[in-house]
Parts: sequence; C-alpha cells; structure tokens
Amino acid sequence: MNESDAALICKALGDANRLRIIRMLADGEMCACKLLEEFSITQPTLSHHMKVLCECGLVKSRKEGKWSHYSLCCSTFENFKNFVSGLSCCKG
Amino acid sequence: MNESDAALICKALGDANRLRIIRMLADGEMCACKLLEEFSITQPTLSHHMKVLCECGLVKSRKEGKWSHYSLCCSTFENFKNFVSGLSCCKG
DNA sequence: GCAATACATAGATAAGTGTCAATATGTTTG
DNA sequence: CAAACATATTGACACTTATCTATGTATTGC
Repeated sequence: MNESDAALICKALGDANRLRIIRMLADGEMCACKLLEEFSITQPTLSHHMKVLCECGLVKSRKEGKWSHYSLCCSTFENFKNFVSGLSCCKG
Repeated sequence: MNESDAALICKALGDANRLRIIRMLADGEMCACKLLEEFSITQPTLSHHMKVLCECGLVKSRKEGKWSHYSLCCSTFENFKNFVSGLSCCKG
C-alpha cells in the first residue's frame, strides 16, 4: 500500500461516525438499515459515509433485493493495518 | 485509546503531506527547517501541519534556541497502532 | 398495479481545511 | 543594537465536507 492510498483511508477513518461504522462492520456484514438505527443521522448522510468508505476500498457492498449489505474488505483492511504497524517509532 | 482520539489521529494522518512528515519523523527527531526542505509548501503551511500533528498527540516538539525539533510521541503512536491492529476483520 | 420499503442521488448550506502572503516573536550573530 | 534567521500567528481565499431536504430508482408485498 502506497502513501496516498493510506492517506485516503486515514481520511475516511478521520470521521467519528465512519470510524464507528468500521467497528460495527468488524463484527460482520451489516445491512444499511440496521446501521442507520444505531446513528442519529439521516439516511442520505449514512449513504454518503458508506460511499466514502467504499471508495477508499475499506468496505464492500453486496446488493440483495432492496437491501444493501456492507462488510469490511479484508484485504484492504489488512494492507492498511500492515502499513500502520510498519510505521516505526524512534525507540523501536 | 478511545474512538474519538483515534478519529482525531486518523484525521491528522489523512493528509498526504502530514503522513509523509510522520514517516520522516519515524527515522528520528527532525528540525522544522530540515522538514521544510523536503516539501514544496511554504513555512507557515508546514507550521500549521506540525500544529495539527502536535495537537492530536502524535508529535511532540522541543525548542532549542531558534530551532524547533519535532519527533514522534511514541506512547500515543503505540496506542494508535494498537487501536488499529485491534480492529478485527470478519475473517479473523 | 399500487403502496410501502430500502437505498441512492441532487442540490443547498454552513462549517472546516489547506494554502499563501504578510506580519509578529524570539534568537543568534556581527 | 541591528541584521539575519527560525518559527509562529493572522487573515484571506478557494476548495472540500458533513449534513439536511427533496426527489429518484428499484424492489417487495398486498
């Protein structure tokens, strides 16, 4: 993962709502309507956040009838985790 | 590290210039004037970025005469790395 | 087919952000 | 002290963004 990809992901995670969405998706796939219940934002706003998360590659969506199911994209997620853990601190 | 702290750090890292600064500081403490040489931004802009990085706790500064030396704050940095690696993906 | 449901898109708006030029502050050096 | 240097702050500006309301697009179920 290169620097600009990583910056894009950080930017996506740099919003409290989106970070919480990621943590919820860490438990497994979730439907947009289920996600929405947990937030005090409108449906279009959630839709916007999901778009940001999908566009940076962190999340993928699966359409099933009228429902959209979202889940973490494990490969991107692992790449990002590796990028971050690869950032060494001066003392180690 | 709580979610809002992590979001703040992600936000700080969500800028390509700042992410590059962090990577440079990973090699050890650096003077602002030395950092500036590596970028095509003006001195006030760099100063702004350093302020953002310091305010989220990722970077600390040390004043020595007219020079400002910046370095990673290892404890915050480690906490953030732990936060990220603690985000599990559905498959593990 | 029609109403209800789930989601996306469009457009508007207020707030935030990255950047710069200008200026201020503090430090070193002649 | 004065000039030069390193950095921070201020103010302005263009651009982005988080949010909303309104509307569009499918899909489900009666």
